[in-house]
Amino acid sequence: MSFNPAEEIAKLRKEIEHHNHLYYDLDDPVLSDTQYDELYQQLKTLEEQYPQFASADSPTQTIGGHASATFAPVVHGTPMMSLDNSYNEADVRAWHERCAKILASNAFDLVLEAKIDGVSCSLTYLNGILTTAASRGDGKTGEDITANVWTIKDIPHRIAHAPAGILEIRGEIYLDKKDLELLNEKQAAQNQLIFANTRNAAAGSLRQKDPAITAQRPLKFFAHSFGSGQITVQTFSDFIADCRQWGFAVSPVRLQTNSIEDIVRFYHEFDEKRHQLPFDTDGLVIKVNSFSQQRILGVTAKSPRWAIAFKYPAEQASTTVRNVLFSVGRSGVITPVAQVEPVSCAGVVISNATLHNFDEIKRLDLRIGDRIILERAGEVIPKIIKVVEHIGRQDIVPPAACPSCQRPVYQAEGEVGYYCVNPSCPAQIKGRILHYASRGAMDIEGMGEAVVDELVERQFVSNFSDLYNLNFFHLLSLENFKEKKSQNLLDGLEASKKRPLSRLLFALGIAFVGAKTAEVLAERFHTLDNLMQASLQELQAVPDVGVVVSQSVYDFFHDPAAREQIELLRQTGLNFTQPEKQISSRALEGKTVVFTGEIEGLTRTQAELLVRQHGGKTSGSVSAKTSFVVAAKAAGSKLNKAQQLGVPILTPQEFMALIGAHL
DNA sequence: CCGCCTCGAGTTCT
DNA sequence: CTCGAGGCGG
Repeated sequence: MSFNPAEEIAKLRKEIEHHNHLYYDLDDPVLSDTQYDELYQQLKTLEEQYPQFASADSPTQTIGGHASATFAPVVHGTPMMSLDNSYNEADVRAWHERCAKILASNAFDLVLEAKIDGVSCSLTYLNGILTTAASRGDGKTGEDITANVWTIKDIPHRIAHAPAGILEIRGEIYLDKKDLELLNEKQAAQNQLIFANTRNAAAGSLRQKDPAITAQRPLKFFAHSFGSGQITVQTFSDFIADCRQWGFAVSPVRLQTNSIEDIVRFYHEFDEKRHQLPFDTDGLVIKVNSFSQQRILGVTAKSPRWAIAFKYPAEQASTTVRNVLFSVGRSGVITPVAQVEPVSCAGVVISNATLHNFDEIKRLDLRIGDRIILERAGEVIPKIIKVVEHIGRQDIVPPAACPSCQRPVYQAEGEVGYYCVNPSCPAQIKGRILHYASRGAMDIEGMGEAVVDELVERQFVSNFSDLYNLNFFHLLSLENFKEKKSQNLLDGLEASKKRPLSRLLFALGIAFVGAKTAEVLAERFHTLDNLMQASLQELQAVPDVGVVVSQSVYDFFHDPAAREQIELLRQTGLNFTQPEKQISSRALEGKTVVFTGEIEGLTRTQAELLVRQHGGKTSGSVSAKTSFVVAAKAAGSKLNKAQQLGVPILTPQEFMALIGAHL
């Protein structure tokens, strides 16, 4: 099919207009800000590429949607413009360079403020008395929301020492994060609409026909600019000082500098801190401080050239649940996974989100088709936070049959989980083989998910020992495999035969035996044969091994099928012994170390090995017993926990110095 | 028996 | 990374 730019542009315009309507008129946006911006950018790019299809009534040429009929229209004396958005350093640096070029200077003052996620509002004071409050609307005409704004405690009705005549203060009306939670609890109790975010809640609160309802919502206000009227000062920072005098709150986040480097640094530092603020911020606003310089830079049809929004990629996104599938893990556990309408969140496109179990579905009260909010904040794995709109009709029920082998599914007594109990279920075989080959286990290079899938489907492999019977010709018949790749995989398999016993024990996938327990067992029993002959009592004597774990290990090694596997593996020449632990020093004797973040030039596994070689222990979580935390770049929540508990925090360099090594 | 400390298991995307 | 649950000390 050929690409028709005119059609594509028309389609995008229609779509954007529809979303403008939802956003401005109905306070019920379906798209996240980022998604909307993406559509908008697509249209803008196309219109620039094909200027013959440009049009004065395109949404890129007008500012927003239409004013609603519920509130009286107010024409803004000076248009309320929106800001250009940037999501990366490069765009902000380009903006700064453009300003520098026009101003013929590299050192002009910039002021930086938090970009608060709320609703813009313009307040007109006549001789110090609040006479009109207007929403932005389409930028030229807004709505008269004076009666509602009158109820906001943050906004003075009267300003002492105000300049005579007109003073038009503009700012953001918003709701604190904790107030949104309280409000949503109340809304839920009354079976009312749940607000997806603080901005929607603020907008919804301002659109109430009855000001008494608005009065119950703890709305707040930050002043950030002005419209028409008498402003005597010459810089933005002086204007902000005046706002304070007049009794307005202003952004508590503030930086004045003539260096774009300071701005960029602040942007990255602030990303960590902004979540602790009581209100939602989706970025920063940077303005040229001097009004005379602002005038030189001027404005475009849509936004001032002397200001830019420096936004963070959204960490939450709103989308709909298309379907729910069931995945079968290596142990047979059946996990519901939501397929969602692809949505961009924290820099990646999310199309799947785990639901963990059926309790989670009940807790969320989720149905297929529902509009939901998902999050990827700080973490990697997408999580559905809540349902914002119950559009869905179709209930999500546990499957009667395993999606992989079609055998009936069982629910364990008193447990949440559902299981497929067929040991030859293809999904389980794939899971077991993939785990066996994984990095923490036998670490077989060249053996990824796609290869395992094909090996199992073509029935080349159904258990661990089959892997070692693969020959060159099996591998050559695999998709995308030629001599090179086949030989690499054979080499990978050969190398895996030499892994220590601890790795093999982990790879076997014994229930309750993870990497840690496998290592403890391997060090205590030295050989696989010793372990296989161990009694329940001997197993329980091992630290961290209790009734449940010992029984699981004992049962595994007394299962005839498992014993047969082990004999076959022995015949292929696999190593069944654990080498003596290499102790380089006792520098970390009795210490428990936790790593967080990415250490440059050292993998997590290598770092943990170093700790053990120096007589210490590692753990995955911080507690009062932790001796110290090694925090590198991009440290996560473990760092916060360490600070709370007063656990010492070391840099990677300090850690290396402690063991007499260097990076 | 309770609560803390850990570990095991599942899972996403580039 | 987070949740759920086993191990174990108090």
